[in-house]
Amino acid sequence: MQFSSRFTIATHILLCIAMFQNDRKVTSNFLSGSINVNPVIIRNILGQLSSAKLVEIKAGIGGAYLAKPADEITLLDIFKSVEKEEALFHFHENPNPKCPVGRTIHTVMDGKIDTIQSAMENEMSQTTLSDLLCETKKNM
Amino acid sequence: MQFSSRFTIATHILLCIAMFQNDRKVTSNFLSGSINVNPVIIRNILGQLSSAKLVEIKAGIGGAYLAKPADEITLLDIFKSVEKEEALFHFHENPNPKCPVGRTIHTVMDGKIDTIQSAMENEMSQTTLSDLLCETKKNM
DNA sequence: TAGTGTTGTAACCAAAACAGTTACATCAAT
DNA sequence: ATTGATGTAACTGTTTTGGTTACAACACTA
Repeated sequence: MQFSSRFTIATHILLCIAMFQNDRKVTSNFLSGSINVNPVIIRNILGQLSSAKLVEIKAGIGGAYLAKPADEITLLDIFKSVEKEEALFHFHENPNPKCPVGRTIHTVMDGKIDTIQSAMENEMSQTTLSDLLCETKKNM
Repeated sequence: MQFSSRFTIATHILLCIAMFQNDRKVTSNFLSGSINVNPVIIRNILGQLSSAKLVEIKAGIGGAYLAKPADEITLLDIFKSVEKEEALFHFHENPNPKCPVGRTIHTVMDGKIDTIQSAMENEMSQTTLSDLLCETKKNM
């Protein structure tokens, strides 16, 4: 199991917008060239980022822009925009209530699973787009 | 995206073995009854747990047993037994090296991704099968 | 107002992952 | 030999992902 590449693509999209929005119009075709995936995929992900209010897209004329400052966009924001699953773990549905383990497994595991997911999300919220932009400029 | 239910099933299996191995023979059919999934699925996951040296399975005569004490088996051990993916995130393959963002995105993101994955794995390693067994007995 | 470049979206397709099932060879004890 | 298990192959259906073509809708510009 792996997370879809939508997450890294979305991050790449936002980085490009942050980097280039003041110098040129950032279209799905331009992004497609940098990321090297089909422009329709870019437009779909841009749509999800737009629904999540991370970017604004100019209809007709074209071009995508950050909808909030780069230091207010975290990796967690990006992740949640493109991964709609609420629960990280898929629990088997029908444990047997007649078995002492089957009856209690949800009670015992649910809290642990929440904690694990929170640990991951907390770490994601520590990094902002602004941090990534800074790193990118250092590596250019 | 969600992790496969193999993780929760594997945990359920180990809990059942820990709970019942001294009182009765724990076969894939018995486990199938508590977990409510097909015995072949159980046998496949048991095979993965056996490869990871978490359980021992008696061929022919049947029955599964913990291969190490319950307090030496963590959720991370279980997770790694059944999820063979090394990398949690699927990176898009061919960013454009002519674009300053495309050229550096891996350098910039790889470290962050590692940190996120480590945060999750670290939290998983905090809980042992022994903890879960204790919780289960409290809830019985 | 016609033309241009862009977005939004529908309609497909192929590949992979999952979950489920049947079937059967193999094994170890009685 | 019989019995009860495991290990595994083969097949099915569903979902997700990634990719593609096609085209309507939109907003600017000449």
